[in-house]
Amino acid sequence: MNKARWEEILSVAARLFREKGYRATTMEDIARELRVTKPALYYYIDTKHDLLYAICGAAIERLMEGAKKIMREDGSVEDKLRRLIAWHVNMFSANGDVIAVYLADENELAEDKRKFIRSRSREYESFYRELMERGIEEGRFRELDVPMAVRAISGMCNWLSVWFRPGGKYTAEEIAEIFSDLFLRGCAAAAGGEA
Amino acid sequence: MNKARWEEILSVAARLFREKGYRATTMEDIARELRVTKPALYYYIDTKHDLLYAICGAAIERLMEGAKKIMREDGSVEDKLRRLIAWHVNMFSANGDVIAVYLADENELAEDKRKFIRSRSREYESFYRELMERGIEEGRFRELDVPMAVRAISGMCNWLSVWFRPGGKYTAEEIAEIFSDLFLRGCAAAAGGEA
DNA sequence: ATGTCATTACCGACCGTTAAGTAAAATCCT
DNA sequence: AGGATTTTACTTAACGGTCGGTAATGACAT
Repeated sequence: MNKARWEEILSVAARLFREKGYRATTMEDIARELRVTKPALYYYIDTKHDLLYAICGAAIERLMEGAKKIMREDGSVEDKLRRLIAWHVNMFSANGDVIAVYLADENELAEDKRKFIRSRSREYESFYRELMERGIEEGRFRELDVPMAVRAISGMCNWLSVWFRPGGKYTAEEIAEIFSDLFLRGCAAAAGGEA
Repeated sequence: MNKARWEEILSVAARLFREKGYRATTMEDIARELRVTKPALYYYIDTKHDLLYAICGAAIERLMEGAKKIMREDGSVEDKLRRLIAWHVNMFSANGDVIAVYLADENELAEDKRKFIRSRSREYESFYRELMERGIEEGRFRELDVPMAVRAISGMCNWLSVWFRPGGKYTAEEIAEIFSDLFLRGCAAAAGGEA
């Protein structure tokens, strides 16, 4: 059990799954990239599906880990929301392949695995929900529809997997700030006068 | 060339592609759903890939058609933005399968077809960009980063393909209004006092 | 009798997976 | 220390199944 090798396989698989999709990527594609033959992969894994599950699992666990930490820290709801968004965006720049596969190919998982991953995803979204609810209670946020706001923010952030590439025009931090501002203040000019 | 039949095939294919993904859907799956045998499909189509292309093409064309019309109408940038978002959301409730496949499996298209579809997608996004730019010029929008705002709004709307199902808790119109409000005003309570 | 729409039967390619074997490194025994 | 044995990390070969697509053919409506 060579852990380094296992993680190498996982990261190559994640990259290829992302580029071509889970189904469209063959075991030989992965093997070729690792400069071994196809059956060599089966020394480390049991099935192709296990690879996908490991990737999706890694994605949501890493996502959760950071989010939990942020939720434990203190600060205003706005601050926490900003940090949560920043974390979300950062994950795409640090673990883009894994996250993209998790978002795009999670539905290729077997029933039970998919259910588990989805329940974790809901846990993750509950952090956003919690902050929104608290923000409204505290009178810092408008009385808006929380589930819809969560979907809006999730969409905004998850869509990063479609267009974001590290080393592009914007850093993750810049994107996070723009998104946070947009989500908190909207795009309309300040109602009562220029800022 | 029975056009009704062709469209029936397209809509069945779109539904299955959406449910299981393009690769995971077999021609026999589609045939079974249509209560014919697999070779019968080949009377109407040449390749499986053509089906995908037709679906992606239909998606972006329908999207474009409505958006173009809205851009030609008059009204404030806010109004037009609202209408554009409403149109976007409505497409998911009226053509969910087609749009979802277009968003999820467009990258399975052959190089040239994909390029074409992507150029059309950029055209579509340019409508959002145009409105944002005009809004800023007119002083109705804050001086924000336009490409990022477009990505934010695209993400918010396109993410509908992941969670939206017609007949759910919200109508397309309700969602559009919530999203528009969120995007224009943000979630923070009005800075200078309650609305 | 011609175009429409379907059938049965099949092919070739590919893909995930397994079987069996092997060179080299690590571990153990004395 | 050094030979024996086990483990690690692969290789080659091939199997079984699936899938996109085709050939050949037939029924049937106009």
